[in-house]
Order: sequence, then structure tokens, then C-alpha cells
Amino acid sequence: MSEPQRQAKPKTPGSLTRHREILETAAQLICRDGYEASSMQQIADACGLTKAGLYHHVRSKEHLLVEIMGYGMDIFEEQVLSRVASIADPVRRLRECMEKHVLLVTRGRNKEITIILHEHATLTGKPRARIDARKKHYVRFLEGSFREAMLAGRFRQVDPKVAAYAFLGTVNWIYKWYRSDGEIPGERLAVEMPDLFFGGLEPRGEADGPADEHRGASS
Amino acid sequence: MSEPQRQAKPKTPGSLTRHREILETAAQLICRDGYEASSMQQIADACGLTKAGLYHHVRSKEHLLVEIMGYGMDIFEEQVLSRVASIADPVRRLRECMEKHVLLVTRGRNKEITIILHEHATLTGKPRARIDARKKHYVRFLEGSFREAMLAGRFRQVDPKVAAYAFLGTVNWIYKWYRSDGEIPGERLAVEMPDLFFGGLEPRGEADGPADEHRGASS
DNA sequence: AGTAACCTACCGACCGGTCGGTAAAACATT
DNA sequence: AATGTTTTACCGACCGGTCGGTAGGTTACT
Repeated sequence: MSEPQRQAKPKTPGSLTRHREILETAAQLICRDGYEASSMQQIADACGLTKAGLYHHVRSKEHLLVEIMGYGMDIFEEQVLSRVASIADPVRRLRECMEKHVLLVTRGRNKEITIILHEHATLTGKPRARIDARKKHYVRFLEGSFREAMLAGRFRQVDPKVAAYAFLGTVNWIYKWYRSDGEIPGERLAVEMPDLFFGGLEPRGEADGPADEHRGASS
Repeated sequence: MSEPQRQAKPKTPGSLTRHREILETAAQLICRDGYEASSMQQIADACGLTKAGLYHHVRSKEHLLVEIMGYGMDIFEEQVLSRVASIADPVRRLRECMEKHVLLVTRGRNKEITIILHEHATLTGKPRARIDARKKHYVRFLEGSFREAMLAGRFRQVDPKVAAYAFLGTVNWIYKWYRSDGEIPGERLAVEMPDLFFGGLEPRGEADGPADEHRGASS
């Protein structure tokens, strides 16, 4: 079925490029089937390589996952964290953070992100600790922002840790149910989720707020 | 012949009890290490059986997971759904639903629940469809309750599907970070999460409302 | 000639699952 | 009560296949 199809090679041998290609392909497979259910043989096939050929580029299966997750964290930090960390207003910071986070999960290159979310307990030891530390940094960033908003009187007093994990749950759970071909486009979710989370559910006066149509019933 | 429908077999007290014992033990292992990473040999060892002995009680590894998940859904529906479904007030219904759901995840017999949450894409075909249908029923229940509360003017207008999945994300994500020996007891989470989700983040006047204890900080 | 990229061939361990058998309990018949 | 019969609960040995990983050779480009 899979015949060895030689790729056009750029002059500088695609060592670095090829390596990333392999990460990409492997991530796709692992994202679809899970880490344990994906064999190195399958990954090699998907890359157009034999298993031994794959091992020329990759140290081990575990290290492959480590690289994918590290790459995913890079993407996340560049696409989300670094773009909102400098916003002075803590409420706007959190809102835009959720918006960008949702967009990343729904629209962006989400294979690596999904793997980070799903395989949260697959790695062990030092590699696991390394990824966990980067996650923890994000949690602390959220906690701190919530605390800041509360001290400024913008939010009521709640446990910032609970708020942070509610934030994370709302956003990170998306990968379990969201289908990009479903009825909810990612862009809409990126608007409605922050609106719901930070705007709350309680009615705010008779006149409806933003982007809202009339409704027939009720009083 | 083709329909061995022996269900209630109280004659041998060991059989039915033993079967559930095995489910219990297997669930513990699968909850800790994941389905694919747990071998039938390991499960058999944990049960004090040989692999062949285990296969006397269990049809296949897949069917073992099916039974565990079915059992988990039974527990959930009995502990959560059936206890709140008849509450007339939709807001109270949703609040108590979240409270009970949180308690189940944090304190109850949560092995099976964790497996249902984590291995959401492990099963395929009909068994998968069966579990998914029961999950979908819960989602529709939440959606309907949100819609009801909106029509009654108790909630502002938001997409009930988004609200339902935000609810689910907030609660179901808990299994990823919660440790029962951590600093947040399950009972507190079962109070604070509904309070945060349904009470919102915006300050509600200077005088605090119902059931509220102030903290040390802030102004 | 050196080196990166890739191959064939192979390793021991383990995978899910099955076979034929067995000791003991439960049941049925006398 | 003693008998034979069936059923339950298990085990040792084994199956074909796949697992992650490797040794050593070949090709192709610099």
C-alpha cells in the first residue's frame, strides 16, 4: 500500500524541516488514536518511512511525545500567553486570554494542544514535570489575574484557584465535544464563552446587552 | 440458544459479586494507567487470577471497558440525574445538579466516572454509540434546563448549548487536576463552583447577598 | 571520503485471546 | 445418605501477532 515516495529535498538537507514534518505527522496520528494506541510502525508508515528509518530521526516513542508536547506548549505560549500577558486591565486580559485560547483549540493547529490536554498523565518523571511546570505557570497567571481583578473591585470575591480551574475547564473541555464541521463555528465560541464566563448568567436589566435579539416571551 | 438471558442468579453468591469485584479492580487499574496501557495480564494479577481465569469472567478487554462505563453511567444517573430531574425550578435544578455532579467526581466512587471522562474516544461502534447516547441525554437535559430558565427570565439570553458545555467543562475538567488530599475539599468545590458558575463574577452591590462569607482582603 | 538518510532483517518481550483440563461445589436421583 | 451428573471457577500451556527498539548495510548527496 504505502510505497516509499521520495520527497523533493531542499539543498540544506531537511534535517530540521524533516524532523518537524515527522512531529506533525506523528501528532496527527496520536491526536486521532491516542498515544498508547499508536504504534511506531503506524507512525513510520504515515511518514513514508520504515520503523528503522523513523528511529533515525527520533530517539524513542516517549521522546517523540515529549517533543510534540513541548512544541504544543511553544505554540500556546506564543499564540495566547505572550499576546495577553502585557494587557494592563486584568479583566480585559482574562477575556482576551479566553478568546485566544478558544480560537487556538477550535481553529488553530490544535493537534499538539489536544495531545497535551488528553495525554496529561501519559508522561512520567522529568519530562512530565517539565510540561507540568509550564502548565502550572499558566494556572498561576490566571489565578493572579483573577486576584488582581478582585482587588480592583471588578470581580466579586471568589476563590481565585477555583475561578482559574473553572476557566480552564470551560476552555479545555472543548476538545472533547467540538467538531469544526459542527453547528457552532469556533469564532462564535470565542465570543460567547468569554461573554458567558465573565458576563454571568443573571439578567442585567430589561434592555439586553450586546449582540442580542428580542425574544417574545417572559417579562 | 442464541439468547442466554440468565440475569438474576442469586443462587451462587460468589458469581455476581465476583464479577463486580473484578470490574472494581479493573476500573482502579484502568483509571490509574489508562485503558490501552493496562494489559489483561496486569488486571488478572490485580484480581489474583491468571489471565485464563480472568477470561472466564470477562468476554474481552473491550467488553470489560463497556461494562465499567455502563456501571459508571448507572452510578451517575442514580446519584445525580435522577435526584434533580424532578426539581421544578430550573435554576435550582441546575445548581443542585452541578453540586451533586461535583461531589460525585471529587468524593464518590469516581473511578468509573473518570474512565468515562478520559476514555471518551476509546470505544467504537455500537458500544460507543450506546454510551454516547446516555451522555447526549444529559447534555439535552442541561440544555433544556438552561432554555427553561431563560424563558422564565431567570437567566439572560445565551446559547443554551454553549451554556451546557461550559457547565460540563467546568465540572468534568475537575478530574484532571483535583487531588482528594489537596487543599480544596470536595465539599467546598461543590459549593463554590455552582456559586461561581451561576452567580457570575461581577460584583453585586456593596451589601453582599445570600449565604456569603467575606474574606479578609479587599475593600 | 564523509556523512545524512534510509533500508532489510531481526530481537526478546509482551499483547489479547484460546485450548484442554481439573478440583470442587451444586444439583438430581435413588 | 450415597450416588451420579452437571456447572462453576479456575489453571498451565500455548497461539499468532505486534510491541518498541536495534545492528549493520546501502544509497545519494556534498
